[in-house]
Amino acid sequence: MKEVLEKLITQAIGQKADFDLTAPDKSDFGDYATNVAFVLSKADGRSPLSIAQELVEKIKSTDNGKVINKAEAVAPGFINFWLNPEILLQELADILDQKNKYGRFKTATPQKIQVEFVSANPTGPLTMANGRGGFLGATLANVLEAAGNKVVREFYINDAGNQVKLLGESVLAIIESTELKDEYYKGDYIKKLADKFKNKAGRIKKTGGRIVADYLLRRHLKPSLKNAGIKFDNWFSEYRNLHKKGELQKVLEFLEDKGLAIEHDGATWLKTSDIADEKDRVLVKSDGSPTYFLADVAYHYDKFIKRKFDKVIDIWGADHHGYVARLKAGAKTIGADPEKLEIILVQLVRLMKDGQESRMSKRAGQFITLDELLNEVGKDAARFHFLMYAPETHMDFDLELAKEKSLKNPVYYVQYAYVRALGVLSKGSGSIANHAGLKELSSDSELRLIKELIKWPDILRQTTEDYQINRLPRHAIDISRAFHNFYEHERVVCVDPAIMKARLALVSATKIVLENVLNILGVDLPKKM
RNA sequence: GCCCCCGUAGUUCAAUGGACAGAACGAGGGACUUCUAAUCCCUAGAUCGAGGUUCGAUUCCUCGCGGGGGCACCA
Repeated sequence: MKEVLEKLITQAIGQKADFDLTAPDKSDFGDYATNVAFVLSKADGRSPLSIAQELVEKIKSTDNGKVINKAEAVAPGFINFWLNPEILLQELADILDQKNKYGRFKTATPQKIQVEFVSANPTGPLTMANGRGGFLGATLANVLEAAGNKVVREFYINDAGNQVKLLGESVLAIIESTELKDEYYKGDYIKKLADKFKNKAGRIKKTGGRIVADYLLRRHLKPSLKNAGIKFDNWFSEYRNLHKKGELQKVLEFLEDKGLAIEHDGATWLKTSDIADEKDRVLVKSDGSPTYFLADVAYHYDKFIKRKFDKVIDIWGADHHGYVARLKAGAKTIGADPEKLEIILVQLVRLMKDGQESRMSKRAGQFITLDELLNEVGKDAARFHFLMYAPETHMDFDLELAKEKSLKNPVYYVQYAYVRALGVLSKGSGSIANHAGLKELSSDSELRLIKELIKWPDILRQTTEDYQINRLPRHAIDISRAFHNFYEHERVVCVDPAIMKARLALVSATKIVLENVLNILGVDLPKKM
């Protein structure tokens, strides 16, 4: 729809121009509006309004009433378009034809994209904040896939570093009743682990705590993620895929050959200062052990050079922002294009209790787990709630309040719209109008609903470009609102068979689009409520 | 000290530089003998401050104020 209008406008101005075409909130401003006259007036100095008036005439004559019902130049220079109802009905028929493919498309340049997310240290249960990044990553992957890209969803398992060692020591200290150091992990789950591993102290020591981390991953992290509806295509182990295979050493040698890794003060440093506005960073410490940074560079060598991803999206907590420039510089040293590495920072969730902030800390054993969140408010409500916020929002979250309000979560508004649609369809004998029969749809609430439904392809397309996932749940709410409004105003199952068939077609289209949106969000739609 | 993010109705959040700043919850009022009232309709209510750029600023720039996070041979 948008593309057709864009083409008409471009034809009228006879040149390429960077203008906007949007669907305004106010129906007074038409179904679509453009600022093209403002853009052109910058170049030739004429008043936007007169340019707009001229363009309207041109557009009207080329279109000749095919797509546009009415076009108007309005002060100070906007052009508003009202679509020909026939076009709306064609688009509606399109939904009914394409069904679950409606909105999906094949991008002109399909890419091999990796989305790496959650990647929490396997040193404790997943927290609510891990959930936020998880929901975002899972949904973003779905969006990119809907645009015809090949997507790999990956979890990076930090099972080789200091944190895992600390985990092992924390458990050992309880088993062997030795001193509990400040930096140790605490909390009930550590005690439970100590009980579980009480006869395996030797194994913990031998594996540097990895055996405990593996257990946590298998028995806690993976099931939690599954319950949250967060799926992964690949679990990448730092220990097995990098350390054990000697990949760290290989990347180090590669960098040394290029003269980018140098030794001084007993350590090996990566010369990022030559390549980016970054100071040199340590790859191998003076005690001979590799830094986490070296593992990360090797990991991205694997992503870009060995697996040849066209694009890599890493989703991190905002507390890692200082690491962004460093990793991009690191990526450059191994010959990867930093432009192809996209890092999305998700702000931390502020945990509130009785209006007061209550600090979360995994090490102190004080946090809300993803499991608690799922148990208390449910997968769909939790998922929908978190996805409604932009990643850069510092969201406040109060579990008690969330429990109390969970019944008012907008997800139920959307699900209820869906259930109502199913109810009507089951009473409507199944026969829906063909394209010609859709002409019966002409009331305000009917047209409003159609206009909302046909925005879906544009919204999905835009989201594949700017990753603003929070737009999706909001669109689901908009559709639901338009549907509830329609439902309250127009009787579907009624005496006039032509009207009934047309309205059943509209309800059917609503069902289809809601399914398509919520599938991408990973939120289930119930059959009844 | 330096770096990143945020500041919008009472509250939690929206708004690719566009027109009269939208929702939800909360507040007030109305609507069920008909497809599920977990709904619909109506009302009140907001851009932290000061400059700047622009035809136009919640959005971009500068400064200030307030909040969150980060500045290791930790991860």
